[in-house]
Amino acid sequence: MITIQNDHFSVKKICESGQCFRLREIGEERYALTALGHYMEITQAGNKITFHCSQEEFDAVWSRYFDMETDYGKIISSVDSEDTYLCRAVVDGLGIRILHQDLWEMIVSFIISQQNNIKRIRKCVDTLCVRYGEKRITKDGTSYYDFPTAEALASAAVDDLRSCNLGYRSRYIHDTSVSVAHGTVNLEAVKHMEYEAARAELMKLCGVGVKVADCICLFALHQTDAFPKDTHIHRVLAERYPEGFPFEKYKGYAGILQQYIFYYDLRGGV
DNA sequence: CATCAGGCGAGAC
DNA sequence: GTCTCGCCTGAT
Repeated sequence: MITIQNDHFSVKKICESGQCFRLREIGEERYALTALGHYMEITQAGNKITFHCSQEEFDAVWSRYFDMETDYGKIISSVDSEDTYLCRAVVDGLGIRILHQDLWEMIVSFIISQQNNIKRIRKCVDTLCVRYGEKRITKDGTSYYDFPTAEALASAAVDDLRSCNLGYRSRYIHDTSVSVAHGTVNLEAVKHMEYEAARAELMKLCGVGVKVADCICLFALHQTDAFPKDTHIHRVLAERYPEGFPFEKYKGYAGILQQYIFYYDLRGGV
C-alpha cells in the first residue's frame, strides 16, 4: 500500500465526472476500482491518497491508468484568465484527471451511456460484468468481476442482453461485440491510429456515433484533442461561447478542458 | 402521468 | 449532406 500527496488528484471528482463506471464509493473517503483485470481500493484524505496495492502494481498498472505523467497544474494555468467561465470550471474541477481506460470497456460503456444517466449506466455495466465477466477473488478474499470480453458478449443472445436492462442498446452491444470478436474492427490497430482515423474506425461499430466515438478516443486512447459534445456541452458552448470555443488556444488538450466543463455543468455551475 | 437522461440509426428529402 | 423520428428503462 502506497501513499502519495498530490493536489491534482481527487478520487471523488474522478468518480463523479462520469468517465469511469467501475469506480465507486464504498465508504467515507474510500473507493473501490475494478479495471484492467485488477481490483484496488483507494482512500483519500485531503491531498493524501492511499492506493491499496504494492508499489510494483502501482508502477506497472495504476501510474499510467491515472495519467500520473501529465502535469494538470500546467494545463490549468494555461487557461485564458479572461475566460472567467473556464477559470471557474477548472477551479471547481481541481483534481479531475483523464484516465487511460481499457478500449473495449469504453466502447461498451459509452454505447450504454447514450440517452442514459450515470446511475443507470453503472447498473447496466455491473450487470454485464456479473453475468458475462470472469469472477475473481483477491488475496484478502474480496470477489469482483472482470469486464466481459467481446467474445463473451458476442455469444450472448440479444434477448439475454436485453434482460440486462440495456433497452434498445442491446442490439448495438450485440452487433458491436460480433464485429470486434470477429476482427471486422481490429481494436489493436485502432490503438495505434491517429485521432481522426481511430474515430472513423470506431464509428464503424453499431451504436457508435460522433459523440460516443469521441468519448472512447478521450477516455481509452487518451486522444486529448477529442472533445465530446453531449447535450450539456452543446448548451454551454451556445451560451458561453457564441463565437465558438477557442480550440486553437488549447491544441492537444481541449478534451481535458471539456471534462472540467462537463463536470462543472453537471454540478450546476454557472 | 409526462418528461428526460452525456445519441444513434434509418429513412426521407 | 441535413433533418426528423422512434427508441428501452428508471427516476423524478
